Amino acid sequence: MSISADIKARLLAAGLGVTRQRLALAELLFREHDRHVTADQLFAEALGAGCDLSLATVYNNLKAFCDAGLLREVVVDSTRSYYDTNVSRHHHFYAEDTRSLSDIAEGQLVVTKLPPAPEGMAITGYEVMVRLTKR
Amino acid sequence: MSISADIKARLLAAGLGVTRQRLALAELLFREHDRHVTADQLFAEALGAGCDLSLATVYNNLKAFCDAGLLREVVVDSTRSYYDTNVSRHHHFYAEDTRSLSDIAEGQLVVTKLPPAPEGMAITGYEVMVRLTKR
DNA sequence: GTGATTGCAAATCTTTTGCACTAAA
DNA sequence: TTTAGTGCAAAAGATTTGCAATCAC
Repeated sequence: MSISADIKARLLAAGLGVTRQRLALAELLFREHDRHVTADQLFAEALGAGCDLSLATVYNNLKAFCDAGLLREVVVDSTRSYYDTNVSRHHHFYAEDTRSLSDIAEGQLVVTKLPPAPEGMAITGYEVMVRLTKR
Repeated sequence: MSISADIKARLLAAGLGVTRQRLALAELLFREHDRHVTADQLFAEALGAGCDLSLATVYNNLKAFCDAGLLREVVVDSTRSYYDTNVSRHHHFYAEDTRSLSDIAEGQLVVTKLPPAPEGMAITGYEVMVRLTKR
């Protein structure tokens, strides 16, 4: 099965139609694992790869991928959103200098004690951000 | 020493001039511990308290307080910034329903293992966000 | 007086939206 | 054909900024 066919299958399985623009974005995103992109970066990349699309379409599709569970939004910088192609639970490094995210491998970070949820609330998950600077 | 005099002293100690607007904001922020506010909320509160100032001044001062180490920015929602009056290292609950932050008390959450910093980088800190929903 | 601070309005930046148009099945 | 998806440009929100006026010391 070609990469393209594989990605088409993933889109269909997620209930998303296959369009030229969406397929191009999905190929850029899912060809590698563990990509962390902003809308802007992905837009520039798509244009660079010769795909003709609009920024609005990039935003629409990032949201569609998130809703479909193919992508996860990571909040770390109040001025922009990052999207992570690794949707399994894991934590991140954030390099403030370059404003770039990277994954922390499974088992490299351990939280042994979680607080009790406040009255009437339930914990839905937790994320750890480890901040980095150049040494 | 009055509350106001105490706060004036804190501003001066932080290298900030004491103006009517700045003092009013500082009093709203630092009267209680562990406040978590957005620029908008603080602006509304200041107006409600009868202080005449502009939203730009609120933003300018939130930034000034952060730079002076009196306040800490907490990133949890990509559409707005939260400011925390507790500048010591601690972690947060975030209730998605109400978009509100609260502190996790010291010792209630324990991270036992941190990953090694990537080559050439140094870890400057880490934060844990525990997400909540209504049960 | 003099430099820091403020207010205002305009600018910026990211993201969303309305709507007419296009393309996929 | 029919409906989902796209492009555009405009709108929306949050935040910043330039600059003249004002305030604290």
